[in-house]
Amino acid sequence: MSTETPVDAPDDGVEAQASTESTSTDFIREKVIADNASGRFSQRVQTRFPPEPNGYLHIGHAKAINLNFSVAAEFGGTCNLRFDDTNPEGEDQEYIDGIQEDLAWLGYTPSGPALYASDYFQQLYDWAEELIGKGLAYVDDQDAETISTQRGGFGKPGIESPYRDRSPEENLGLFRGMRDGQFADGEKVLRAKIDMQSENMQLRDPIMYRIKRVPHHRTDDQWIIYPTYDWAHGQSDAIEGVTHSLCTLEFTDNRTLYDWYLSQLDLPYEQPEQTEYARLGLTYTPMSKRVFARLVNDGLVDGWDDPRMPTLRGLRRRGYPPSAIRAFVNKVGIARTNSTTEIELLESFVRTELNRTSLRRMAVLRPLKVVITNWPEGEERQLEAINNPEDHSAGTRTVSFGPELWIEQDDFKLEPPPKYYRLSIGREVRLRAGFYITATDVDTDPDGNPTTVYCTYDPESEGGSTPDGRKVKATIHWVSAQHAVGGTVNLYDRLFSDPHPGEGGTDPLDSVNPDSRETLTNVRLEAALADVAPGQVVQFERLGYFAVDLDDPSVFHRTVGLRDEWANIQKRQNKAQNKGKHSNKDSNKGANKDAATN
RNA sequence: UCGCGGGUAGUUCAACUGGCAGAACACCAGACUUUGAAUCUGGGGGUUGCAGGUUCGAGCCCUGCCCCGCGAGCCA
Repeated sequence: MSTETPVDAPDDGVEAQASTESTSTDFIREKVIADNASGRFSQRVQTRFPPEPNGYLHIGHAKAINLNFSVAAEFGGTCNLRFDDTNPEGEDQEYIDGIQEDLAWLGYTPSGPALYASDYFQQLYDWAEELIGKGLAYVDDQDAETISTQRGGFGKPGIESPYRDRSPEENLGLFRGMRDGQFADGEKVLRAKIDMQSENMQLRDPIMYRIKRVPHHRTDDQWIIYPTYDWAHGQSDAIEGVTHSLCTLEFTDNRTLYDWYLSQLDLPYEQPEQTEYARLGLTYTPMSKRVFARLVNDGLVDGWDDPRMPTLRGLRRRGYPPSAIRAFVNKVGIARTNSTTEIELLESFVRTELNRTSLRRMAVLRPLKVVITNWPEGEERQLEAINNPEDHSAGTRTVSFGPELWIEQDDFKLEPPPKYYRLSIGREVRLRAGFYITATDVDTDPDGNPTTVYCTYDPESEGGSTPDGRKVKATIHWVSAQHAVGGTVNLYDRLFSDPHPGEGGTDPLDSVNPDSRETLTNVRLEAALADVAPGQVVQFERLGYFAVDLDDPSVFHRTVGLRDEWANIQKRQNKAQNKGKHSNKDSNKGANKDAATN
C-alpha cells in the first residue's frame, strides 16, 4: 500500500489528463460551456458523486467519479461525495469507509467532507408536508401489489387509488402517524399526486415514503419512514447547490419527476439540472453490485478485494495503477450510446503505465534445472542488471550467477517447433544480464520430459555480447539456483469466459471461468524479490507485471501479462493445423456457433 | 402494445455544427532490440442501420422504415 498511495495529487491528475489527453470534448462539457455562456447558474459549476453505501465501488464507478470530478475541476467548480443512504437495507458503515478509501486511492479528493442524504431527512420530511398541504401528495392505504397493478402498463392507462382524494388535513394526520409509528411496515405509503394517465410511468403517482422499521447506519431508529430515491435525490442536489446532476441513462425517465418535485417546492435555491450519459460496459465483466455480492457470498472469489474482481479494491490488489484507470475511463469518453468497451483497452493502459514505472526482476515460474558444465569450480559472480530500461534513473542491481540455474520450462525444447528460437540441444541463447549458453545434453524423466539441461557458457560473453560479435536469436531469463528465493505466484485469467456475461437473459454466474486462478508455489525468484513493498508492482521479465500482495509480501498477483507474440504464433500454428486436419468439423462448428448467436 | 433514448472501422469515440469520414485500442507486415516486451514505420479494414427527399454538396437537415437499450420496485 505504501508505494501505491498518492502518487499524484488528485488535482494534478485531473488537470494533467485534461491537458495531455485528447482535447476533444463531450456533450456534457459542451452543455456546461453553453450554460456558462448563457449565464445559467451564474457561471457556477457543482457536481457530485452519489453512491449508495451498500457495496464497494467498481470500475464502472470510476467513470462516474472521473466525469464528475473532472468536469468540476475543468470549470473551476466543486464536487462532493454524497452518500445516497435513503434505504437502510443493505447499507452499512463498512461501505461508507470503503468507498472513501477507494475514492482516495483512485486519486480524487472531494471538495468538502462527505455528505449524506440522511442529513436531509428532516428537511425532506418538512417538504413532504408542504406538498401534502398543497394537495400534491397523499397517503395510500393499499398494499404494494395493488398499487403496482393499478399503475397499469405500457400503452395502458393507470387507475387512480381510492385514497387519492383525501383532504390535506387527513393526509397530514396520516403521514404524521406513519412517522410516529402508528402503522405497520408496508401498511401505508406517501405518494405524489401527479398523473395516473401519463405515458411516463415515473409520473403515475410515485412513492415518496415507505415505512421500514430498519435501523439506519447513521440515524439509527430516529426514523421509521424513509424517502425514496426520486424524492430524495433532486432535493439533496438542490440543498447542496449542485448545478449539474450527472447520472446514467436508466434514469432518463426519472428526469421529468426530478424536475416536477423541484418545481413544486418553494426553494430558495437554483434548480439543478439532471443530465444522463451511458454507464461503462466492459467485455468479460458484469457491472453489477448484485452479481459481485453473489460471487462473494457463493465463495466463487475470496472477497470484494479478490484480484479477479472488477472492484476498485480488487484492481488495487491486482496491481492496477490508479492513473491507468483514470486514463482509461477518460479515453472511453462520455456519450449517450449504450456501449461495451473491450477490456483490452483497459489492459493496454495498465501496460503503458507499468512499462514506464515498474522495476524489472527475474522470476522462474515453472523451473527447469540448468547445469553449466564448464563453469569454474566453486566460483560465483555478481552481475549487474538494469532495473528499468525505460527509466535509467531507476539504476541497476546485482544478480548472482553460479553453476546451477533455473530457467523456464517453456524456454527449452527437445524438438523445437518452427519459428521457435529459444534453447534446444546445440543452440545458443543469451541469459539476460548474463552469459551466452549452449545446450549440449539433457536428462529426461521416464515420460521424456527434460529434468536437467547441460550447457556450456562462453566466458567472453559477459554483459551480453562477444568479441566476435556473433548474434543470438533469443534472450531468456533465469535465476541462480543457489540464490533463488521461494514464493507464491497467482496467475489470473478472465473471471468470466463469456464476453457478455448474462446476455440473453442468462445468469451471468453461468459463465464464471472455473480456471480463473492458477496458483504456482514451486517458483524461483531472484533474491531482490525478497525485498519488496506490499502493493509494489514489478515486471517479471518476459512474463508480465506482478503485484506484491497487500498482506503477504511473498505472494505475487499477475496484474497483466506482457504482449506475447510467441503465443500468437503458436495460436496461429495450431489454428492452421486444425484447419488442415479437420476442416469439415471446424466449419460445421463455426456455422453452429453463428446460428446460436444469431 | 405505449413513451423515451440510441445506431459512424472489430471495439470505444472524433469529425470545427452542411464542405475530401479520422484517432486510440485490436489485428497484420516490416525495422530495431540484451525482454518474441517496449519503441518506430507502414498496412488492411466503412454502402456513417435501411430507403427516399432537400441541396452544387448530407454522417450532419426532412420523411418513412428497421434494429438495439431503458421504463410498469414501497431498489438506486
